[in-house]
Amino acid sequence: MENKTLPEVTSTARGTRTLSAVTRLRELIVSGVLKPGQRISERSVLEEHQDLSRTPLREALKILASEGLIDLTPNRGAFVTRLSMKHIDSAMEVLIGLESIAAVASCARITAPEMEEIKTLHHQMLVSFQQQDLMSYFQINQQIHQLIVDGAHNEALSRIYRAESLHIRRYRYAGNIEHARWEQAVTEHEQIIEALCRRDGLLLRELLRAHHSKGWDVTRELLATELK
Amino acid sequence: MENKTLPEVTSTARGTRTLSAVTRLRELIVSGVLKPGQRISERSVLEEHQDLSRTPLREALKILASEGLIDLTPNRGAFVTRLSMKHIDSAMEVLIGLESIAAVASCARITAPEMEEIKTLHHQMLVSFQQQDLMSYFQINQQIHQLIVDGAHNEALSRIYRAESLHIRRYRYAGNIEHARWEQAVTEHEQIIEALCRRDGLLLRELLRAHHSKGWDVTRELLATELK
DNA sequence: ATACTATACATTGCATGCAAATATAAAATA
DNA sequence: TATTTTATATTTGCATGCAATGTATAGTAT
Repeated sequence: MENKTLPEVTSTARGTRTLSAVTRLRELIVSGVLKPGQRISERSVLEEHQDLSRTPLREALKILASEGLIDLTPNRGAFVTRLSMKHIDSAMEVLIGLESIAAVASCARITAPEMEEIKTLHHQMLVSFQQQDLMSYFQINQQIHQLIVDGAHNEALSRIYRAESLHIRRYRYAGNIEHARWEQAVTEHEQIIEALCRRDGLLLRELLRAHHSKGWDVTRELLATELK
Repeated sequence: MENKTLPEVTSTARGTRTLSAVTRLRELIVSGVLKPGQRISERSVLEEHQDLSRTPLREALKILASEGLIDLTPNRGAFVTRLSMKHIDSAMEVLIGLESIAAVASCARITAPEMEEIKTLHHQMLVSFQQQDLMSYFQINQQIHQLIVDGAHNEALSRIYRAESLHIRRYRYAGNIEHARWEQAVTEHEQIIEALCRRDGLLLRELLRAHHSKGWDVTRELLATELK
């Protein structure tokens, strides 16, 4: 018998309490509400979220730890992972490498509808740029890169890229990027979309690589002063 | 005060029960004792491992699920992840891509001692080949590739490569590889080591790519009949 | 005053019991 | 006999209490 339950309308996530706790906490960490290095005691979380008890919370913390978003030391508790500049540089190297893999594969395998979705987002991103809405620009930008990777139709690649992006997202948002670089980045994106449409994988790979290298150089400087 | 506890002598792993359960179960899955698709009920595990109760076991299962080694469906339990050929192909594409990234980086950054360790393992692998000890050859082979990746000194890269290798390890061991291909693979490894010693990153990248492509073609065929 | 010790407090690890959900078996009906 | 329905048993999700570990505080000795 097909006793299909309606999708729940709970505030944050369906399914078990463990899963919804994971979703909520992940959001808090990735968005930066919980700062790198900050302690996450079980008690403090339980006070915030009434409909949660220790067992599912502890299961959630284990999951977040194996995702790399928190450090979990036995008998000492959970702390939001604090990444050194070396870690972030490493992650960026990996991210660029993954996009290099994706570039060639995506040009070979992406479908027309998927490409259309990217183009649509690209136009939305241009609007965000014109309105100088950096936060919105940043979010759409992230989505576009994820979709380019997804176009490779490689489940493992998409999963790893997503996870690794989440790790360093809170470090990549450069709140006060100067207009000049921003404008250049938009231009580069035009070329990126065009290479994708032409399915020129090798060109796309080089464009993405250059795009990220330049962008990261700038963001890196801004971040270096913060981390010091 | 430095109240340093002695390393425990428990059978499998130190630390919390959760962690030791993760280690034990991971070993069982990766080694193939627990077969893809097989159910892992809490009760069956608790019967095998007396010094374990439900809470740490359930936490361990959550961790293994987020590592991708088991599927965990709410209210239905845990099953060893069963990968389709498409999944395995995808994972191999990623693994080859990660080694491509690592090849260039490793040639630039690997230290002399690290290189020595690889050479030593290489010689051990030759012995295994001469003795026609395929299992030992396979294990050393895996270690060498991991160490080449580790030579890039990129924590994220090493972590991802390790995890992804574990996912598909049980599918990659081709029990009845023919001698001809095996001999060729050994020759290719000679060249790989040599390119690494010369720190010729681009050459190493191509050698690794070719090595894996050929090897996977063979293993893939053997596997295809099994999975059908 | 500093360093060390002992004690009280807080936090995490684990075991267990109960409730909810699912799977299995038995009974009833077509 | 095949199929649906009902009842039973099993299994998972969650809450909670106790034990073990770690942290902070107060006190003592040097």
